[in-house]
Amino acid sequence: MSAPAAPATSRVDRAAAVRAALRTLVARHGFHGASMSAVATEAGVGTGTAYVHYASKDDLVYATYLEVKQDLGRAAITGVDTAASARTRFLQLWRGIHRHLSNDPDRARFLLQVESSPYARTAHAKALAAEDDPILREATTTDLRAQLASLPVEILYDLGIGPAIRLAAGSESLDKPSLTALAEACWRAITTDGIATRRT
Amino acid sequence: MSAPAAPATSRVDRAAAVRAALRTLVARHGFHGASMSAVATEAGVGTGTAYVHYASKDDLVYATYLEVKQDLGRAAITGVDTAASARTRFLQLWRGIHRHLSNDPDRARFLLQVESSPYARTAHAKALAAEDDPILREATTTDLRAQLASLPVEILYDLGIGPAIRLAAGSESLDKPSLTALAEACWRAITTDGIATRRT
DNA sequence: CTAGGGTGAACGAACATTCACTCAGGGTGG
DNA sequence: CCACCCTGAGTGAATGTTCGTTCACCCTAG
Repeated sequence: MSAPAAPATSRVDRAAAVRAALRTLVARHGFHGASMSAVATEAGVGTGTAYVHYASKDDLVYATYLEVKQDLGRAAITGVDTAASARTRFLQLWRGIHRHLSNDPDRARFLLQVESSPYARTAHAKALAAEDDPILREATTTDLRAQLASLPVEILYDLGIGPAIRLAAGSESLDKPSLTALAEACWRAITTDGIATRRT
Repeated sequence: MSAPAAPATSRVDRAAAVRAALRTLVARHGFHGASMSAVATEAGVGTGTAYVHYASKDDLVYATYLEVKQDLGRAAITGVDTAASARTRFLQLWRGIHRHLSNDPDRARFLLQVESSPYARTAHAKALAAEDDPILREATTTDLRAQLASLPVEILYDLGIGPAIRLAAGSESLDKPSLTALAEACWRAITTDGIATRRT
């Protein structure tokens, strides 16, 4: 049901090549354009090879989703200064996510594609069961938690880092000041502290 | 290439029934689960009927997308007090969008499904060409414009009303105070005025 | 030699699309 | 008023294609 860790012994990791091919094809042409034979061709392996490592196409999709999410979580916490303030840590996290996905926008596109598909429910459940998301951990176990608006965590996720993912998935990129402005807009959205009294 | 307006003379509008069936099936089971025969069955018409009104499945998808977007735009501006402040008008617009989509979450789910699929590019282009979006007009031609952060309009759209759409598409709903809090979080995200000095 | 990853032709199911056909409704000549 | 035909929306079985999946066979590392 799940992907084995990279075997490391074999000269080429065909299972990883298949996952990468699925990622690329789904990102570029959707699930519609990611048939198993197309995936095999893209990966440079035979049609049957994917079935040596995964029981079904669904299984491959879930394994690929988990891999992308885990890579993202790992990349996100890199460069976050644990001693910094909650706001600074959030902005570092945000930029880490955006940097990682911008380097390979297909990852972001794949994530969005899976998350708004019938795979979403199961994929999300498997992700929660399999890994302990560093991004979620940051939001729930540090002093950042106290500054967040009292909204469901999925919504805070969508407001806070969703824009980073969707920006990386898009075709156009932002200049550096705009990127900072966007990250700060996300921070404004998820926090309520320090808002000045405002008149309508 | 495009949907004719409702004929009004015929007793049942089969083209509209086909569009509604596509909406429902794509929302609930994705494009994967929305085969033309399944759509025809759901609509209660013959397999060939869809092809009397639409040249292809793609054509049907685009026509349905346009209909959903137009209905949303129309519903959104209803109940917006043009004399009110920019902030109040935004919140009214936001709640109008959320109310309309919450009444039929399949519309929201269909929108998200199309917008993160290979149909997205063409669908978006057709929407821009066909209609003059009241939501976009509100953001670009009123005093709201001056208060918006200087970010690309697609990003402001994503930050400002994207959460309303994604919330309506989700399975769980928010209580009224949380809904207000979320709408205000969106306002905070897209505007920069009145931010208090903040300490890290 | 053996075990097991790798292979691609083959298979049945499901797909989008077509087409020969039906038939209700409306215009027209008588 | 009737009898007629004409039109085009509606239909669903049939079509060719593509899909996910299988399997009998081939390597090659150990």
